[in-house]
Amino acid sequence: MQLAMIRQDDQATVELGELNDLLGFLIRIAQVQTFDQFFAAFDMQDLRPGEVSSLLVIGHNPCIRQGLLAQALRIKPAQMSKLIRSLDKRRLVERIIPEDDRRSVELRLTREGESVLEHYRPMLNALDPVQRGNLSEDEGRLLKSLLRKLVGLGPDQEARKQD
Amino acid sequence: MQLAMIRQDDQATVELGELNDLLGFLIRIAQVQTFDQFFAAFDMQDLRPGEVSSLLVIGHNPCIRQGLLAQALRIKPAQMSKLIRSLDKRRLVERIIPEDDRRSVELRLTREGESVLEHYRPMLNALDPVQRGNLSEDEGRLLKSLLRKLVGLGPDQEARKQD
DNA sequence: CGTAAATACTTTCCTGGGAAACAATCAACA
DNA sequence: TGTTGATTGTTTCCCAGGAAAGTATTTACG
Repeated sequence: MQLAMIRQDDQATVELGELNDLLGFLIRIAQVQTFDQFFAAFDMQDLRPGEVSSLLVIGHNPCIRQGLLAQALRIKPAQMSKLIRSLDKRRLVERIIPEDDRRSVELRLTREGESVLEHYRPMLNALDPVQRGNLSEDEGRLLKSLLRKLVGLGPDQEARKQD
Repeated sequence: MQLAMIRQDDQATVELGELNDLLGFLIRIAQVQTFDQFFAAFDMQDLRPGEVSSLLVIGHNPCIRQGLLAQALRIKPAQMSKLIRSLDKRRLVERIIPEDDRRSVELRLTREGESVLEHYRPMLNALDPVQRGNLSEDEGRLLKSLLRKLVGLGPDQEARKQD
């Protein structure tokens, strides 16, 4: 059944041409694969990738402003608004309107938000290509480092740990 | 104006925590960045990334079946159906129903499809991180190679050139 | 103070992409 | 040959995510 679907792959030597060397293409493929793995591993009917990242960052930055969170995660404000509303409805985050600027929204994890996060946090490791055996440890480190450099995040985060 | 929007970034040392080391996150960031660059560079009101890749692969594999193309590009059949219909409407590809299996659809570039492709092909290089100065030449090669390995594409395509 | 501009978020609307149901054709086999 | 099941693509419906307009609050300035 699965095999049958792939059977058309028999004679299927598709020549990808320059796509093979086009970073945008490779990243897209990696993206869909990562996405699939996320849903397969988490089997989350309730928590999506963007929500997990948001919880993580809120956990590391209590009282972070919603807009700043959106900016850090490259999620558009409109989208973040819905996302946070959803997390709020499920009592995973708390929306605080500070007195000194009542336009803004500060975010904190609720107790339950923290425990949900702690519950799922170990699973994140299972998504690592090194854990999955797709890359060696060195290759994994290198790949991440190159991606960080590509997108302009500090090459190694080790240098600025200050808490 | 642009600067004003980023101004909240002033004190904005957001601690990303383990996201910094989570491949899925890095890939997503890279993905949106690449996407933005694509639209900025091509300024295409008419040709989207998936369409460009499809044209490229059809060019390299004349008479490729639609389903196989979808599989190679990790595009869902339903989506590919619309995409090809759109390219067909614009006379960039030709849909051929072969006599020996009239369920399937074989794809070829039209004359115009070829010329459009030739017109845009050089632009693809401008998207390369090496061209953009984000990565050194070695880093670019390495990054692509690691991504290919990650997603299970032949590490180097050089080995199986046979045309 | 009072008005205008900027900021922070939200709402509405629209489009792209996915899942599931569908249609057409082909293969297998009695 | 006729019927069943598999394969190939398409259509319909739905949802996530983006753009643009809207709301509320704050700041600037006369």
